[in-house]
Amino acid sequence: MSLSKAYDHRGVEDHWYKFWEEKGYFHGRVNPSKPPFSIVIPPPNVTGELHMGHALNNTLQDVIIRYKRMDGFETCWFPGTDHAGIATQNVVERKLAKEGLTRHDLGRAKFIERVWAWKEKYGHRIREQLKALGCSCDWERESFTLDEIRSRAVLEVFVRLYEEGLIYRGERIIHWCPRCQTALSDIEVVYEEKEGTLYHIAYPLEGSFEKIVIATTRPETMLADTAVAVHPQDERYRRFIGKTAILPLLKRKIPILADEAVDRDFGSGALKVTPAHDPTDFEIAQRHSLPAVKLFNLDATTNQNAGAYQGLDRFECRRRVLEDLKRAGLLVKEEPYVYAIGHCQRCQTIVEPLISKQWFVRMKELAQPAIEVVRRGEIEFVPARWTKIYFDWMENIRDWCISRQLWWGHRIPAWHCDDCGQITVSRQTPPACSACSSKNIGQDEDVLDTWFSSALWPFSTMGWPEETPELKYFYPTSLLVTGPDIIFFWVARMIMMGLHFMGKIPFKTVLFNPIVKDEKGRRMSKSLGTGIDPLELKEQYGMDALRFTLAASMTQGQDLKLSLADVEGARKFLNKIWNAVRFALQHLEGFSTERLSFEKLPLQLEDRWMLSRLAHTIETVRKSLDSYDFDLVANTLYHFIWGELCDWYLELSKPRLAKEAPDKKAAQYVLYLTLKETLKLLHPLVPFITEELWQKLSDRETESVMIAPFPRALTAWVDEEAERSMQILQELIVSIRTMRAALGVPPGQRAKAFIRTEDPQIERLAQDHRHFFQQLAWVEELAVGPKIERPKQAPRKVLEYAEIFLPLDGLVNLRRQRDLLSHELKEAQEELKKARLRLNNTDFLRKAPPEIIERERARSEELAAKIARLEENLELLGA
RNA sequence: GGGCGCAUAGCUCAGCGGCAGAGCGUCCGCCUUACACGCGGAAGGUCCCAGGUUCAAAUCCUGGUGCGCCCACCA
Repeated sequence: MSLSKAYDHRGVEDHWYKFWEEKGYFHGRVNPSKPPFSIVIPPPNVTGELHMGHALNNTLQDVIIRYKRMDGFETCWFPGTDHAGIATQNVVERKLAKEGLTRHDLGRAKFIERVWAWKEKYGHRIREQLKALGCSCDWERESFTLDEIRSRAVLEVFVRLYEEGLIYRGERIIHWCPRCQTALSDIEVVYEEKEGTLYHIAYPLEGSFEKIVIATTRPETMLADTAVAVHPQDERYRRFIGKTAILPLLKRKIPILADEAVDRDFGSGALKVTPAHDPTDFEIAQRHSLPAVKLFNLDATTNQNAGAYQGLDRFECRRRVLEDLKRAGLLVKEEPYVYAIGHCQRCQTIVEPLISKQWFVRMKELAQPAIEVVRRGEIEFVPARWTKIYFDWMENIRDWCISRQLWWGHRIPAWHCDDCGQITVSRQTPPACSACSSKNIGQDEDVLDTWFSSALWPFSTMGWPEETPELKYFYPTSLLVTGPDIIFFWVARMIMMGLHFMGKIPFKTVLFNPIVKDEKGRRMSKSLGTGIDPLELKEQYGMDALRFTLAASMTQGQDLKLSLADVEGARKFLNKIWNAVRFALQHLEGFSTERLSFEKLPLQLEDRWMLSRLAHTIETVRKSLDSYDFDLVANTLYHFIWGELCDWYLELSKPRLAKEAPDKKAAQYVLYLTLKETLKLLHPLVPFITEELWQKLSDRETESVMIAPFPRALTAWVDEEAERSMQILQELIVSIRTMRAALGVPPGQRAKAFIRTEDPQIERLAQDHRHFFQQLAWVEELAVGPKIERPKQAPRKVLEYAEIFLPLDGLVNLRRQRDLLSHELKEAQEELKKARLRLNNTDFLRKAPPEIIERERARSEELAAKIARLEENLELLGA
């Protein structure tokens, strides 16, 4: 079968994906005869299309799972998508807004219908994109966080946690997004530093001309103050404690009290207490039984408690309050001040802390065992430094606000009684109130935080709470690949929930993939216009090229900067592979490995070298895959294929393959074996081209490379002696090429070469492989030996163990030759000096390991020999 | 305020105690019949700075500088 001159990925990739799918290779079965290896996908949000971050994340998962599948594991990659409550509701609302509608115009049921329609469209698109990426997901096991099975798991978990007292409903300060109109959890708030102002406001005292000055960045919230607090030990304010202040503008009377929470060194040292809109103040208020006055409506406009300032936007309210305070002479100081302000993660609106009745999960007890499993190493984080981030958060964990005032999500399974106010939490809709049996009950309007269902993903995907065979076999999963940005949102919560409900860790290893940036290091984002669509690259370069580039660029602990030049380079590499196989196939006509074993074949040095290099490559690739060093996997294969197989072995085997030589079979055998093993090694990284090429092999061992056994290095292939010999020959050949290039002798123009060496082994090596020089250095006549006369004028090169002369009299520039040799002489002398210094150092001789000392000795001997040769040659040149 | 990461060739990055590496880019020369998506060759580095540990430091320690990220209820 002959191949086209260049590889064209178009058509190839989708074809083989379909082939694999039809063969059922992706399906993981419960198969006790094999060890399991399972992954659950980080379910992409159904908000839209996949971006480069997804491409990286899923490529890495696919590389590992393909490797494990080939390596004898029963693999299963559970795919699926996330309903992404707030994010998806937002995109659909935005779409509605273009039609001039709000979700309220549609009503809850109709709106949910619209979101489902959206989900169908994008869920499907995401599946197609994952397929385009080559992901070998088990599509028979696709999940959605809001589908029936996953909803049942959510229900079960909620009810159990409630019954265990780990879920409660309470009035607390929460973060409120005035635009999304919902409560948020602490980690959904993104803080940004902002240059603002610290306002100092004087509060008059009742029955006195004195004033107490407080400092605040949010003057408008003074309208909801219910106290002023000072530190109990603050001498400046001791006499104010117990007095009453008159709240400016509203003229309300509020107490001045003492509380340890006040920082004496901040601002004026006196704190205005706004229990309804500040967490610290809320706690102070609880300690002192202060009332909480709410100032804001849910859209962050002021309510009736604002008096004359009612009905204003919060920032307009601030402006007016400041104006009036200034007019009243109570704004005593304004100083520039930088502070962090919270924004809604999903819409960037400034969040409002406010007091609200919400559902919470008590986290401390859940967190403790989850800290321990990571501490004990039962779960391993890669890179390990992320454990610190995890511990810091887990050790200071706060209760998780899980209720959201949204429509898209898991409805909270709690029913409120209109008559007695009792809450009934139940797996099914209760017929009546559990306390008073009233039929006037209604389900809680709120839905759960989308991460609540994500936290159950490792077991909900396997059918929990049913006791499925999948759970028994595939849980815990083997590996989780995700971004470090969701350690708290997702990873931590999965560990807690997995331990609590399964009694087992959800995964053994967590691999954190880097954030993908563009060439200039900017975050890839659609809104910045810096995003690159993976599918566009698939079209242009092929998905294999993208996958290879992503893997090669992925180093642990660094952001990944994706460069199109690198993708182009990967594409050329694929073309190189293509052509290597094309070359081989041209020379393997009718070749079969049957009845051939390499022990019986007349293997040449280059054959033994090639197999030895193959063995080392297999070792390195395996080791690197096991340690998730994807860059090493890619770069090792790149160098092996291009720099060793193609540049040396293929070139050397050409004459042997061209005619009926006695050692032709050996060359064919090694070539075939090496390529076949290499295709297998490459397959996890670049599945499509390797399958395309595998299918061209005449006696492939399996019907698909995807199910071929992953290579294992045979110890019989390892041949250190062959490697050493080849290394010397390579050095000699490169030296001749360098000399030729320096002299401007065009490659292809034949030339004579002399190699003078006193080392009989080297002499023998060069003698026996003179055809190497002919083939790779275009040498037509080679003389080797200890007695080779040094030509006076010829260009020369001095190595540690040999001298090389090119008798090309006409081309010699004597002066240049001298300069070259003197330069090398100087360098060698300096190095020898350093080596001798070390060897004369008694501390070095006493303390350094013997092999280092030995290496230093050998090196200094070689240098001495080289120096002697250089000097003799220089003398000859008349220096 | 606390923590983490990074600084190595023009660019992007490996290397993390024992002769400074790769890819891309640049320069020179080649259509050598697998591949010009290619072949051969070359140039290019105070390994951020200052101390220290060590027989030996790009690599370990301390401090500094510069970038980037995360966390934090001093309002």
